[in-house]
Amino acid sequence: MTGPVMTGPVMTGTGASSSRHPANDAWEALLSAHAALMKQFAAEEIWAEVSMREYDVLYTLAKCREPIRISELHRHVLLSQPALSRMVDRLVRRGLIEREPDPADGRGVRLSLTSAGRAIQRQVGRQHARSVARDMTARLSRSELGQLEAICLKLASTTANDESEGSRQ
Amino acid sequence: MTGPVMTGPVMTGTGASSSRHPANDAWEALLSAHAALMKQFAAEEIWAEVSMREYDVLYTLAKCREPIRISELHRHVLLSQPALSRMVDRLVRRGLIEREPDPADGRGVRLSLTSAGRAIQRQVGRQHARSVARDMTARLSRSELGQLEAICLKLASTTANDESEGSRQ
DNA sequence: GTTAAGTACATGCAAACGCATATAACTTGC
DNA sequence: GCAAGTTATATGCGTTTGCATGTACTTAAC
Repeated sequence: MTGPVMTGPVMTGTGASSSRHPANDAWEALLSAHAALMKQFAAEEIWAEVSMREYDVLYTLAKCREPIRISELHRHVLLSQPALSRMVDRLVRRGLIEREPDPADGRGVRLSLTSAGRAIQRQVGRQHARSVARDMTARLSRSELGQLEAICLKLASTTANDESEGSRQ
Repeated sequence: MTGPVMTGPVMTGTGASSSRHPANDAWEALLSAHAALMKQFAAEEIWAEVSMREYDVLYTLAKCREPIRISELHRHVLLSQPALSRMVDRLVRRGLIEREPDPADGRGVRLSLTSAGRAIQRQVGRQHARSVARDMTARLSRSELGQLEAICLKLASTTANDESEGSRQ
């Protein structure tokens, strides 16, 4: 396996046995679940060709019908822009994705999977999806899975709005 | 790897609504929520003294009433053992944690926060906890927070120690 | 007690990361 | 059209990561 794994979790709270606010408990539980599952998936023997982070990029590209910008990709991946730029570089050199100038914007790049990249994404994705389904259904009922998805989608949406600004409190 | 998401305008605007199994949709949503919130928290200006990953270590230590082993710490943190070993090394050099030999096991080390480390953990933790509470409650109701915590705790529990491994062949 | 196997942590090294900054192209105000 | 500001991506550089492996200690087998 190459370099699976791990984007840092961060715990919350002040260190007391239990946080005061239910939001902090929920976040901490989410981090624990994320870390636990990530470790389990990383232990699978399917990451020889691409690391989990690279797979994430391939997967995101696979979901797009048309080429996308690096900046768009960046919105979905937990990496700094320079790190993503270089990962794209490596994947291009390995022949898994294609980078072409954007005709509409000279600064931009348009990324898409090559057929080799798509093949690897599919192959790894099929196996990985099986692991995910196995591990998740082993712990959660169907309705819990539905609840989890709905709640997490709520959490994921609307993220980029609140930036600096004083919403002090 | 992060979850590919479906939030952008360019992304999967239509078809490809879902994976085959609800477990995969739930996992993808969890990854999206994790990435979105992590980015938002990382953008806070409270990480000057310690990075989020370092804070995670300090927080884990703060939760323990007695010194713990690196291997124990490793169970809670999404880092490789060598990376964690070195992070501990840095935190010791910075005077935030203490490393003493384990009297019961000559191979092991016992880690604990120094008072400086505890002070920083508390200070950062207080601010971070506020951000977490603000961002989570902005999107979820109290009952949703409770559901999320319960479901994630289920995911984190057995998932962590389950070592199915297998399926090599 | 001696050897073999296992566990806990550390270290060498190349790869990958983040931050700051550079470069190039688009946009705006005049 | 041109300077000034903004956006999209790339690059320099020091730091951190993971993998492979080393070292030290413990446990099991004989």
